[in-house]
Amino acid sequence: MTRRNTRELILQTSLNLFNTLGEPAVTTNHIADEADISPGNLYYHFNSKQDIIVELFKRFVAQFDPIIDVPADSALEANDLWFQLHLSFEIKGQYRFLYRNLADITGRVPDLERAFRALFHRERQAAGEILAGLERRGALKIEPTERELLLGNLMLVLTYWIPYADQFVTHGMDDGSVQTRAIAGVLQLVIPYLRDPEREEFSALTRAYLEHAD
Amino acid sequence: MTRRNTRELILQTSLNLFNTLGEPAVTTNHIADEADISPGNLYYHFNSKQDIIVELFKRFVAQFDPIIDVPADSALEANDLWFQLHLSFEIKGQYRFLYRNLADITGRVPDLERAFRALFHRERQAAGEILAGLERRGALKIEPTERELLLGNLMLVLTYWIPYADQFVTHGMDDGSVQTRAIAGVLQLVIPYLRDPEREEFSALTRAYLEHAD
DNA sequence: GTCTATATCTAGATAGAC
DNA sequence: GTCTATCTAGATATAGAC
Repeated sequence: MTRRNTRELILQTSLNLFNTLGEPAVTTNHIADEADISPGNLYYHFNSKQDIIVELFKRFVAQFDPIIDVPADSALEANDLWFQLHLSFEIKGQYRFLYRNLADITGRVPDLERAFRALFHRERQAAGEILAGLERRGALKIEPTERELLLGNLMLVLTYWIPYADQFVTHGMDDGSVQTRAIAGVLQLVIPYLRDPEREEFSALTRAYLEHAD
Repeated sequence: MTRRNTRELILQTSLNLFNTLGEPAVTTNHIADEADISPGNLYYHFNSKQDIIVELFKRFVAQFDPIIDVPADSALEANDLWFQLHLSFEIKGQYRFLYRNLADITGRVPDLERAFRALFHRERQAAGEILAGLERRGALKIEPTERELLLGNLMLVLTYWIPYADQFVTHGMDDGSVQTRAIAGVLQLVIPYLRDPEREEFSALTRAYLEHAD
């Protein structure tokens, strides 16, 4: 094993175990065991368990940032938006342990706390831009106060859908169906404020996807 | 100190520390220290840290269950609903550590896992009954598919608003304002499906409360 | 780079005196 | 019921040989 490969192996093994069992339930010995390397070797590549978490977080951000980099003058079609949400939940799902133990992970590492808040803020901006785009097209009509509440609810669903689903929804559903529900849930928050033809367009899209789920 | 009092002291101290620092960050020694008793004394009253958590959970359920015991033929006014949500968030806030570390706490104790799911189910039922009450009055009009999505989003907000607020919202806000936002967020999910006069009634109520917040 | 062996540290939990 | 002292287990992390 060359340098990069073992490091990579440790990261992938950690990610799998963290996602499956929850980060607090996974020890460094456990990771080393699962990766078929010695604990000592693991600590040759990483100074601490936190280092592994931080590195995984960096990779998550690297993948997620481009997705929420919404240009200020964008005007997404329903299909584009669906696709964007799909990508977003896909990547969050790959790093779901971060969302599952958000409070404790960020609580232990102040740097992560700040980084996650910043990420949250960028995602909120992106959601705001998308709403603004719909408003510019005349597809969305909403009062400022309601807009703020909507944005808050959107961020709540975007942030906690994954732990919510893992805890209360998942039973007997394949990954695709769970994701479809997530996206449908998010869009359903916006649909009531849309005007036709966009409203019907978004609704039809949601119905179409949901039919194939479960 | 008589038997009941020390037990009570341990529970209250634990609850405070769990809520403030997060359950995983609080050790039994820490609890004993904060309660000004010895670790040995703590273990005279409780067999394990889990026992403390389970007892706190039971108390939470005992307080929360009556609130979500909505009669099947109920027809809540806007003010009643606001009050009910207020009570609900109040009690959840008092036991917020449960919601902050839901996955890990239930993951460690299968009994708690089941109990929490059952509680979630009863709360979902209650939310459904309230929607049904509004529908019966002709105040709410919604398609079955959208109703399901709405109920899902409602439960997500009801379950994760507290950790969400603690992580991303709280800064520089008093408890009352945070609560008001929570309730406003929940009601905002329903408002788009309401008809006048109820729609305007709910909207006005939300606006009135929000003005006094921040 | 990787291993084995081990050190360190801390949390949960117990024993036994009072 | 409460204390002090201590045990145990297990997790993080290091040392030193290969």
